[in-house]
Amino acid sequence: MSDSTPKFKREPAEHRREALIRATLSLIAEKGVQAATVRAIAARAEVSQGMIRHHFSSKEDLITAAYEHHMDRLTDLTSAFAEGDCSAPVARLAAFVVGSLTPPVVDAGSVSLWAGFLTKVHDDAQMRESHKRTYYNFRNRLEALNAAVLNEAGQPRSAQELRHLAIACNAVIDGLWMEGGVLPSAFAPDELSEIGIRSVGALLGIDLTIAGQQT
Amino acid sequence: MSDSTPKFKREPAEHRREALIRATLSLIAEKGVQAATVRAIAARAEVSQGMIRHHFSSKEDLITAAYEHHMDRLTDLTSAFAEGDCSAPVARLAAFVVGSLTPPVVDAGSVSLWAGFLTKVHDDAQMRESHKRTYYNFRNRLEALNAAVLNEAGQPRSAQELRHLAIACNAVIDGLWMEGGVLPSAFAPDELSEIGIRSVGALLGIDLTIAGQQT
DNA sequence: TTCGTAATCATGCAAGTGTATAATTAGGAA
DNA sequence: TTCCTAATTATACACTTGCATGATTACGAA
Repeated sequence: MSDSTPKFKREPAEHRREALIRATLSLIAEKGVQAATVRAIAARAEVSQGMIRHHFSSKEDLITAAYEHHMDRLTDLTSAFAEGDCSAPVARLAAFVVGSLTPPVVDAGSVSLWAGFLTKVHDDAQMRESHKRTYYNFRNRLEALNAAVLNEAGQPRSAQELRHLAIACNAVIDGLWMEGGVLPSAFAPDELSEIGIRSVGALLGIDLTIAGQQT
Repeated sequence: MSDSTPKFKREPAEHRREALIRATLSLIAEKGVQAATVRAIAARAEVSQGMIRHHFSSKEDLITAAYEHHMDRLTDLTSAFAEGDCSAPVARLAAFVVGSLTPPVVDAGSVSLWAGFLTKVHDDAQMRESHKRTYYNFRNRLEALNAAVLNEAGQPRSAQELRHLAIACNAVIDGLWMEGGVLPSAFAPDELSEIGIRSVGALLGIDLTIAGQQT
């Protein structure tokens, strides 16, 4: 019996890193950071626990990488919506809002992940920076979309007003996202995105419901 | 040397429970649920670790009790604002919004606590019930205030519209609360409550800024 | 084919975890 | 005062944690 069946397969480092990150994210989403132990992660990724130290300098390093991966994914998902629809500013804003309030962005696991990481965001400098970047990126895109819509409607606003509007719109979206993720049973399907469209419209003083429906 | 200095003092059970809960909450707020170990909690409460099992049936039981305590405190804090101001509906709503977006309700520890508990809210039935109760309580109070304001303005709405408005207003407040707690540096003092007042006003189609300023 | 080496695994360790148990002791009752 | 009892502590135990170390082994290069 020289070589019956290989006991393991060599994979490119990037594959392994990804697998470990995916395992980490799913564990945190399901059972919180406390459940993301070295052994649990390795088991879910179907590798030995030594792999973590081999591909990451520490478990903390893996957690950080997973966080950035997750945030980037959220950013990508919301981007796709706003950019796919190249028509009028109103339609683009509406698509952005709907995209942020529809699965897979709105999802219990997504909110759990965010919450699970929050503690670490609080005291880890790198994660705090990552959070800031993602937050401002989202808010700034929102602000740009808002500005475009208002300009087209012939209602330009001052820089400070645009800032406040972006913060407010971001808050409604975040709030709805959160509540939809935590208490999915409390809302009918599409209710969240409908409320989102209406609310952002109300904040801007512009009706977005027509543009939102065709998405 | 019969009795030089007592090695410990007997306290009413309620005192001890409170002390343990306070210790738990401060630990979770500072360093997350993972830092709330029996030893750390006992140390912060300045008792031996056996006290936890003596006053609570398990550590999990203590965590649950701490969560409910925290939620009740948040509810009480926001209630105080809306009820202290007994004047016009508009003023009461404005006070409610400002109260929800001002320290001590808006606070890094408060958001950390909420996030730290979220995972457990997800799978523990009792905590989920507690969350639901608090959430609906807040939202329903908001809905009542909204209804009063709209009625007074001669703009009554349907039940479904009131529901949607309450969800939306709740979302803005939650979103601002969250962002203020996570990135305090991103906002000027009073900026959050100002945006909150304006946003809720915009959602209802009624100007609340005058009422909000005098608070 | 042979061989080197880096990827992968198996095992062990010290520290920390929640909980159980028995030993103390404060503080009121008799 | 002298006990009695429940509150409190101290200690121990079984288990889990992250990390380190050395033994395997797949797989390309020569």
